Amino acid sequence: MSEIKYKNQILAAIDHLRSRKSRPDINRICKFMLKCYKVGPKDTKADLKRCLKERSIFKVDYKDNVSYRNAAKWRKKSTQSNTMASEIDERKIISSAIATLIYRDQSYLENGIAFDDLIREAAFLSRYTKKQLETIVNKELSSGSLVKLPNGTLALGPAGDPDGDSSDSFKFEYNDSNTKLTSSANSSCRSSPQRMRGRPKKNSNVASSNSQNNISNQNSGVRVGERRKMAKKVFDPSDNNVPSKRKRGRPVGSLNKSTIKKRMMIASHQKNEKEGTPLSESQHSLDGSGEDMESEEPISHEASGGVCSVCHIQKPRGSNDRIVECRDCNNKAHLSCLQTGSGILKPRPDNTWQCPHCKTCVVCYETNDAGILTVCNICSDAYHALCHTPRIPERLKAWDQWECNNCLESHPNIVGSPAIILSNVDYNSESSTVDPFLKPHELDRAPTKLAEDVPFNPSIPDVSNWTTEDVYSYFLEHLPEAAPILKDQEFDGQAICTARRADIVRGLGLPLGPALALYRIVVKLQTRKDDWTMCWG
DNA sequence: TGCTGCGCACATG
DNA sequence: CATGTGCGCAGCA
Repeated sequence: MSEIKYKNQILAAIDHLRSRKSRPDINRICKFMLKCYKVGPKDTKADLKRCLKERSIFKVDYKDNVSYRNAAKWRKKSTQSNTMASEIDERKIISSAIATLIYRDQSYLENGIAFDDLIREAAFLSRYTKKQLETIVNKELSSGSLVKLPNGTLALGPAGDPDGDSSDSFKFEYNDSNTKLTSSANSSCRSSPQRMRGRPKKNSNVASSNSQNNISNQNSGVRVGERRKMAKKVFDPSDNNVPSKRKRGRPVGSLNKSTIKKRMMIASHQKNEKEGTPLSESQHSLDGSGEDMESEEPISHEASGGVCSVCHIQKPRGSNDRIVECRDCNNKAHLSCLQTGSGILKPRPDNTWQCPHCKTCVVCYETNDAGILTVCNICSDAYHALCHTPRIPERLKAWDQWECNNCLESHPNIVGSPAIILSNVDYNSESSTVDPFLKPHELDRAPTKLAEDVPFNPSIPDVSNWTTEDVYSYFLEHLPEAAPILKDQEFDGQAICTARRADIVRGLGLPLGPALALYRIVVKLQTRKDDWTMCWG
């Protein structure tokens, strides 16, 4: 359209400089144009002038210096119109924000989208302020284009989806096979692998700012793609290490994404061949408290390669001293240290390992922030006491000896007690009689292994043919707070029968307590046995 | 040596 | 107070 030959390039230059937080002044723009497009300063300046005239670029004076702005992206403070076009624009922004979020993290499909996440994403995609976006979202809510789910999150409403996507896609989904959170290498502790980006446009992490849980890892400097917020520092005169003047810029020792990525790759390659070779400086020690480096000076950064997070030393190489790396972060430890350590340290049977900070309950996917995790001696799966079926006794003493129900089930002779001791299982042996790879979350389904001797209770209704209304009235009576939620999620009898623990505990957005209470009732209805109270205490 | 990424101080509305 | 901007620094190629 435009006759301005280098308009796009100049715009790209401005965008580029802005993204680097560099002032897009004439010198930098010219430099960029020359380097990237081989366009001389003369041509650049000439075209820039034309762009200014055309108002596709604005010239601004900021902090006593001249800057240039990409008009398309620059929000002038007084833009507020109520035209049809802007409404369509608003709606598009919201729907593309939703689409982006879901694309990034499919669990939004299941759980809805948190208001804040939506606002944040929409802010990235548009030139609206958060305040404006909040108004827009509220408008969409009242118009029905957006609906509020029972758990407080948002989804596209049944009315109008401008992009033509069925609103069904935003409904609660029972089938979580696609949304199951699996932590793989490179994923952070609590975020799904899909949750790749969070910072706008590149690699940020929108992760619903689960701050407490992130904190422990933020200090590691490992988490790619998330801007680390520095703790506010209070000047303490007694602290000799505090520089008199706070320095700007990247903190010493922090690395950029590419470097981290590279190092992680190198580390993972080395992992299999070598032991104890210098590894990433970004590794952090097990205590994860952020003060990990404070303990011993030189070990900390550069020299920390291959340092075991458990024993803090770099043992001589040997087959038993193989270093394993946490599959979710960069923590490392000697295999031998892990195998002799406490339950939560234990590696998985396949010698993969999650450090205590990344270890998640296989049922609710929460870390030990959400409660003490107990680790199965056989399969190394971790459970919260209440998440495991039956509930893990609180005073279980021999934590290392505890075996999850799933592993117990694979021993037909030893059914029932959760504290069966099988401490001498050969973790490295594939021929173990126990199938260590059998995991509860792979069998994530309605519990069918209730104590067989518990009598069938005919007073518990058969819900299999219930309508959503029936379910609603039943829960209205038995757990009123859950009734509207189940109704909204269109839980009928079949849904109750097939609901899995994760659906209830995780999928409805209820706090853990009510969720478990609800699950207890659901189980009762599923089994028509009411002995479950014992299991839940 | 120049480029990149980004924390954070500061400007602006 | 929220948001935008870009200085100045460390790290990287």
